[in-house]
Amino acid sequence: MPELPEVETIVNDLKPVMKGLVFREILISNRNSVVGGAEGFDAVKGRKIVEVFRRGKFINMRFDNDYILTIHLRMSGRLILEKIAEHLKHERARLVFDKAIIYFCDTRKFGRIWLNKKTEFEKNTGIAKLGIEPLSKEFTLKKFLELVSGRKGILKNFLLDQSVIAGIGNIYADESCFHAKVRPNRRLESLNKKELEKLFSGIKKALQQGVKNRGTSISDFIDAKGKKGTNQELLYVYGRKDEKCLICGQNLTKIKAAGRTTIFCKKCQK
DNA sequence: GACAATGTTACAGT
DNA sequence: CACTGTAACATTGT
Repeated sequence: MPELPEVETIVNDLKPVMKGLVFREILISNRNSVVGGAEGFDAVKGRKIVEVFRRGKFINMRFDNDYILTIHLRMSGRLILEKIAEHLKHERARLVFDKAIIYFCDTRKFGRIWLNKKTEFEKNTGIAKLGIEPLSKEFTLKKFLELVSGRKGILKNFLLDQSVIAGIGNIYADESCFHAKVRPNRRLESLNKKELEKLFSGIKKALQQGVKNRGTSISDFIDAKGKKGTNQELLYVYGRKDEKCLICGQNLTKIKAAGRTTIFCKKCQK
């Protein structure tokens, strides 16, 4: 389900509510969802949340004793603050605080929750392997061109590689390629300077638009308060198989690239 | 029943 | 080592 913009939306919802909350306990209904089980959480009983932040598609909450609770929603995970019955199906764990409860719901059970010391959380969760944050100041055109150089292969593989750029998934990869007017199955090494420049700004544009519209709710995504985003109404290609290109009217093409469903416009994208 | 689904990883093969 | 394709994880919906 969630890519960078969706995770960012959830984190922004959680931030004001969770800062200062005191942790009581975790209730687990699916063992595999919580790495290491409930025992480790004794370390943060009675401790206060001091920071909530996103890294790639990971959600992190730091306690006042420098333990970090990390959540990855994978495909179908949700973090829900509001107790609305229809949103609480497939509850896998519940984080109980003094003044709020966070429900972790996850139909497909791919999502994970970890608790680690600050010194170990990046290594233990996989965050250590993440590449650059595409909406950060550090992600400049120069840096992007450096990341591209020396690599080759299918463009879409490159965009989805979390160890290069963190946070892009299937939706925003296709949208970025549309903005850049290049096909997702192009070879990375075949892109010229102009195309790479457009791809760089296309990535930023697609992700920023997603954040601005509070995420893409095609099938699953809802924010922490149970509300849908609106970005699905503004996509150019993702999820628009058999529909017409919004720019040229041509029917959009569906292929598999990097093992994932991929949609593009044959006429607009070279 | 077959197939696909917003993610990630392990593994086999080139 | 770098890259590619596939299966697997588990469940739901078409």
